[in-house]
Amino acid sequence: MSNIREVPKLEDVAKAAGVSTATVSRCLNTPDRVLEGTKLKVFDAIEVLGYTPNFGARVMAAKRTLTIGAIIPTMENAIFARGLQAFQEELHDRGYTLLVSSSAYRPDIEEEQIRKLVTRGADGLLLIGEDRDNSIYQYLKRQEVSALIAWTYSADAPLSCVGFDNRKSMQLLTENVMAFGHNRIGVISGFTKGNDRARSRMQGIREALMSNGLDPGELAVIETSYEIECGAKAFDQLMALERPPTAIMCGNDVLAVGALKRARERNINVPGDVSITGFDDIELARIVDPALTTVHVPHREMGRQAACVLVDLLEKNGEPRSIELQTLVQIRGSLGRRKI
Amino acid sequence: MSNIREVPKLEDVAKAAGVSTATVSRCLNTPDRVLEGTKLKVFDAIEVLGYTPNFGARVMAAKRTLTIGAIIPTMENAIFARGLQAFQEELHDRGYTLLVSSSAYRPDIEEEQIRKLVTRGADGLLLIGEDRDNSIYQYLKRQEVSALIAWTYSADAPLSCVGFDNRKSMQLLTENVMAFGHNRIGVISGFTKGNDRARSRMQGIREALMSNGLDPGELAVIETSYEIECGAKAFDQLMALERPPTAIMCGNDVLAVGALKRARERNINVPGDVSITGFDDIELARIVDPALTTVHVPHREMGRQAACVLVDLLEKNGEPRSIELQTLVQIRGSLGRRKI
DNA sequence: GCGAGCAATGTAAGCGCTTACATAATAAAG
DNA sequence: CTTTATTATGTAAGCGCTTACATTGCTCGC
Repeated sequence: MSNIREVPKLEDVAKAAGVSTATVSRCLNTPDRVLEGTKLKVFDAIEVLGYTPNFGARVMAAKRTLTIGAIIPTMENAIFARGLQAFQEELHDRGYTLLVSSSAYRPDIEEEQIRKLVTRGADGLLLIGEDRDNSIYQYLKRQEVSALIAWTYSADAPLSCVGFDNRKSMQLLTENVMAFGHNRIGVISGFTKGNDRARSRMQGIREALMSNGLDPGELAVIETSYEIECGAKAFDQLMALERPPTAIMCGNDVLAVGALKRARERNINVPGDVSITGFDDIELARIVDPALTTVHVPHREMGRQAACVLVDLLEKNGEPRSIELQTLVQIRGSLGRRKI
Repeated sequence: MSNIREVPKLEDVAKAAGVSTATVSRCLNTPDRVLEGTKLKVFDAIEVLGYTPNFGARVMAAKRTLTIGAIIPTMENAIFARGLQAFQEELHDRGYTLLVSSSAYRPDIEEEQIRKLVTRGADGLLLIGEDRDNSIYQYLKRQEVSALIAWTYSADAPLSCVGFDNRKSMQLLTENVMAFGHNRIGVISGFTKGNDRARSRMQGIREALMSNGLDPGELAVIETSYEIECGAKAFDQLMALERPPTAIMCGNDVLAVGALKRARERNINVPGDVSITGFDDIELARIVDPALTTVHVPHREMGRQAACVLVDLLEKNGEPRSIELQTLVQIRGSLGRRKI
């Protein structure tokens, strides 16, 4: 067929090596079922012809793409970057390629992206958090696409999880904040709608307050989007209250850095006048001055494990398997003893 | 064929709508060649059956995947994040999906990733910088994969570029530094081997020195990898010199932030005792105290334009088209007048 | 009113691989 | 030495689309 100078196909390799197309295919996919001598001939021919398997044909015949999709809220800040990088590295080691989309924290965009990646033939999907319409989970099941939830660990999530307990982590951090004498706490949270991580963290704070006999109803809470400038603005709002908080707990490090920045601009001393805490422990947390008290999340480990679990899931067709990773409260300079 | 409850295929849609498979395919791919009434019937059938085209089959028949690959040095720091995000958004708007890999700044890994993404059927590729083995460019040409270089603009690059002039930008920044009275300058550069951006920036510094009658041979230069800790370490080395520099210019903001951090730890005043500059103007640059003097790079614009050019390239089979974006020197607190 | 020209649709031939099944060759068992 | 199990390889049937080409039914100009 392809007698002239064309991209060589499997058939050409077979002809050159003097074997059948099936044998060439087996050399590529199940090499242990082929005799050593035959393999040698075949790989020689492949080398000589410069053959590369045609992706589309392979996908169509084998019904899998060796591709994994990830949909993350954003690539712009560092929150997901490190985990995603580790995820990609591990996938690569296992022969998979990573398809990436971002949803800008919007459920509608996320859904669109999920459908798109599935249509594009992703064998599996990495999703952030568990909070999404049930119809999406049904869709994934119907399409027989394995999916995994990261950044959240929840025993009764609709899919396997590789993540951590956002509520417990924040609760622990709050206990620490209170141990420094703070009982008038302000909170700068990410939007909780459609974001179980933000919601769990809020709940962690409330539970810590309650178990110390404080009324969570008195908590000053501002919800905003995860941007530095928004953190700064929210800081202003909290400090403008009649009785401003002595400690401000933020939904993540990005918000906390925004608050810290504004405090510096306004010459409000941290932690002298007000303490500030974050969540995630991204690199930024240790660069700002004072360094951020925050919750350390093992991002790389999470990304790596997520890749392992997801690949196992779809290769071994294994049952759901979840992994809960441990976080660690990191006390640094931005948290200080309450004055008076 | 698929009489039972199966994933519906194009043939099923055709049957349900009472048309041929070709017509259904045309409704999907070239809708203007189909009568309005026919289209209605077909889309109805698609809706009812919940049909989604099979990716593999489509790729095989149409010989394109509507997928673009990007290989960036790293996802971990913010340098490429914003541009990549914009790139992805624009691709999405144009119906393409993004495949992402990272090379850890290593040419061998980059080459492997390039081949992998091509094998995976990427229609086009986004590459960072132009500095790579010529055999790779030949490979891309042979495979007929369109590729684009970003983060670098060079008139004689082997491919279309969407980027900026690293040399000129750094030269301009250096002029500014010298205008503040500095003539003993230290440099913390990224590794220049295999990295034309790092090399061009160095060259920009040297040229600025020369055109001001200074000897670039006296420049204290340390090459290191783009990590905060490495910037800190290099700062120590430069300050340990017999005659330490009065200004330290860094290859990017990450290195600069590292240097700044170490200065603070050592109680060395910036810019009082030493000035520090960066490159890129990532968010970080405005968060640190003092804020970084740096070169502003229009990352989002670059990512967006790169997507436009690349898609045009492979859809219109257009000739190479390059875009040079302008940078802007941002003078901020980390650069001060030389003492004495 | 007829043939040219055009628009809408249908027919069917691939696209390049994987894999179930058939076959051949060899080893193990009786 | 035959029978059976086992292993290595070959044969060929799809996988579900796209698209070149064929066909049909119009509209129009003269």
